[in-house]
Amino acid sequence: MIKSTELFKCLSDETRLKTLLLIRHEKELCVCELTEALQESQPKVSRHLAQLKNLGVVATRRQRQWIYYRLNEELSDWALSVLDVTLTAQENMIQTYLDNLAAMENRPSCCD
Amino acid sequence: MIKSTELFKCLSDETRLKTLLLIRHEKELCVCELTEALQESQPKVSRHLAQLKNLGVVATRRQRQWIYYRLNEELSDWALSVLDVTLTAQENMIQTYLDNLAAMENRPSCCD
DNA sequence: TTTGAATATATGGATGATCGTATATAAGAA
DNA sequence: TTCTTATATACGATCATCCATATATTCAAA
Repeated sequence: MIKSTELFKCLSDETRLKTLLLIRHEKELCVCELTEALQESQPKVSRHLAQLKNLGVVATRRQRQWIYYRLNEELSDWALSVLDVTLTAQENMIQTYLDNLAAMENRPSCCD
Repeated sequence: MIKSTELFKCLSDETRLKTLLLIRHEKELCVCELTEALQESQPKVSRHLAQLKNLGVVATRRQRQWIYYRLNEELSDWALSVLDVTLTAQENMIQTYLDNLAAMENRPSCCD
């Protein structure tokens, strides 16, 4: 079980916060989708995701050449509450990134 | 209005998290009460409080020689929700420190 | 007006976080 | 195989954070 200060440290970085809110909103996203949505470099996104995975905040599955990140099912109710409260209060904060996602060309889909 | 990542950074340090939960629980605490409750050095507690005050998370009032810290009344509902969700989920986390407080000798009171 | 208690701040060192860039790995297509 | 795409990691530089210690400030009591 993740320590509360550790979860807050995850949320204290813009890239990680946006990433988690987007994943919470979209259920599952792969690295290239996040890279496109956030308009950040691939290594930067990948490094933050590795950090979130190490702490048990997110989990992954491979689908062909893509690796999809989702919230870890074992996240505590408390952690989910913090995420949801934040998502609700700042839903407009991620709208830009959802728009980027919607406009993405060659977006992978699980039916490929 | 504090940025969400900034609030999370406040909460990502053990001393600051405990401090804020204690203040939320007790309404108002002075530096020597926090020093005693947390069993930390006075400069350490004071430095973290200064940081919280700079960001507008807490506010102060002077009462004789003591300086009382409370949550800033202008904190957003979102910030309060994050604090309350955390306090509820980890109420046992601060029990030790509340005990220290209760056992404190010469604890200042506002009726001094 | 000196003393003591409560609080704040300055300094410097140690550690940690973040990033850009380059490169490695792994899967799929040709 | 070889090439391309998706993802991960290593390296080194920079900047931020945290702490212990020492000292400054402020108030009140004597």
